[in-house]
Amino acid sequence: MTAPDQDVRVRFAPSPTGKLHIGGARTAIDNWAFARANGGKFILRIEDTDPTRSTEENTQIILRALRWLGLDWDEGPEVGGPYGPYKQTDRLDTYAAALEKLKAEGKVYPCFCTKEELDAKRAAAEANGGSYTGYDRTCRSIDPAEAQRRIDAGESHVWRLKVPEDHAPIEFDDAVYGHMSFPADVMDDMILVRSDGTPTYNFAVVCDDTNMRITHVIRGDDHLSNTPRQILIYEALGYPVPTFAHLSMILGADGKKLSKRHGATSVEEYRDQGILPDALVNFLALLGWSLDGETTIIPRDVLCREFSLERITRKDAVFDEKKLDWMNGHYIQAMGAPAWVKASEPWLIEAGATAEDIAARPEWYERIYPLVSERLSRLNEIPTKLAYLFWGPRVELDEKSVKKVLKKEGARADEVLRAARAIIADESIEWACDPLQDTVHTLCDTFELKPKFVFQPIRVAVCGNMVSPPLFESIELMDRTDVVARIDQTLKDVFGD
RNA sequence: GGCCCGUUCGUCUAGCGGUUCAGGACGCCGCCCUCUCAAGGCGGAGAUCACCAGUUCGAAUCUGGUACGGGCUACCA
Repeated sequence: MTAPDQDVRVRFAPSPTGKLHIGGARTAIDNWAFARANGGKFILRIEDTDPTRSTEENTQIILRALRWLGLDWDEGPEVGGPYGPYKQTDRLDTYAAALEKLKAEGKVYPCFCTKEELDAKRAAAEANGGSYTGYDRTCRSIDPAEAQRRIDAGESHVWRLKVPEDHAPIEFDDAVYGHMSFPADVMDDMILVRSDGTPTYNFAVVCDDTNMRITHVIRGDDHLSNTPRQILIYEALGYPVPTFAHLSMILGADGKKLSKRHGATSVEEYRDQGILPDALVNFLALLGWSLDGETTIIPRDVLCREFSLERITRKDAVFDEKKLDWMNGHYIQAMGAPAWVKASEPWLIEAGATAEDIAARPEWYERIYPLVSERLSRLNEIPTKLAYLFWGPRVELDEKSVKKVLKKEGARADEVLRAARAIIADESIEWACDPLQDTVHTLCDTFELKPKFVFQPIRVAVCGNMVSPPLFESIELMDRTDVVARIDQTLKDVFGD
């Protein structure tokens, strides 16, 4: 759906009123992928016209989240560009200029109704059982000279769009929803400029998208109903209307709007849980879009090549954390040891490592990777899964494991442990997985026990738990004296040796 | 209330009038592998395509209506 006559220019325009929400991230990904797939430009614009909710701190949080996701913008904050500035509060002169143009052409009029009056009218209409049908255009008929006099007298006022009488239905072709038609008579004379002189969302968006030469407006479908209003503004301004593509919402597991009670809702939270950016991008891209209906693992380069507006769904999508887990696990398995160590550092430190040690011997940490790569769905599972590697000579025995394995009736765990201790302490055996494991395996014959009964007690004595990553692959990574000490401690604590 | 949108396995989706009593993925169940847990392999259950009328030789696919869900209707975005 590339515009043949012009280069694609799309934008992601978040309001810095909070963290980057999962829904916003999806919108950003779709815009970014669409730009990349069409050799276009991806622009970032900060919509901070609501001074009560926008903060610079939130802007920084959003930029950071976008960078973390790997969504690079061609124009916007910190990178600049030919159509800046890219923050609405820095573009107030452009809205003022647009307003002057509309004033000169008589397409707007000042309205002196106060917010309180309007709220009262609305409440009254609803109380009467009737319905509020929009602004009643009280001020539209005020004589221009009279209006000017009141303005000069300092009376508070807003500027409203004078929607043409008998305007034909407003129609447009949405790239996702198809042909849309909205009756014009239900559009009221919307406010373009507030009494404090700042532009409203609909007005600022139209001005910016035009001035920034945006060709495709890809945004959440909560704006679908705002589109005809915006088209009215484009018409009044005499600006060309871009192509619109509306994206469905992302819902929580209960089918309701994604909110805090569903758990994590921001990109930042998923990052803190150890979700990989590649996995989150892949997962979110697949919410409401599909490559071919079969493929689920879609690397960024493929996304950037194949993304298309045609294959976007209109149905709201439920965010399925289980599938995200699976997908993240897939990406962990695919990322490789060096990348894993780098990405896992915070959690490795939580497990007992130190930043200095990781920097000093990254090879050792890379050897951990094959032990856990297929056992992790989120990186924040590292502390509980790998802490045993950092215990040194001590072992923290899990009570339940002690009961079910070491104290199991007739398991002869004490005998096995003593024999295993001897093998592991035997300096003549090379300190490596295979020789150690093979030798210990001979215990199965000596005691006439199934492998399970010789390996599980050792696992508990060394790793503290009956569930752990591969045993001897782990032991190999530890010091012989530490492993022997742990077994001795277990023998002493559990069997009184 | 008005305007607009949506509805295919639990979930994400494929499907765009016939080769589909509906395909893939996650999840679930079972088997195999196996020193635990995973991963992997194999197999299975799971959708009368919201409902009701039409159009058609033929509909998940087209039309109308109903139900349910959602959005907009702010000097929020």
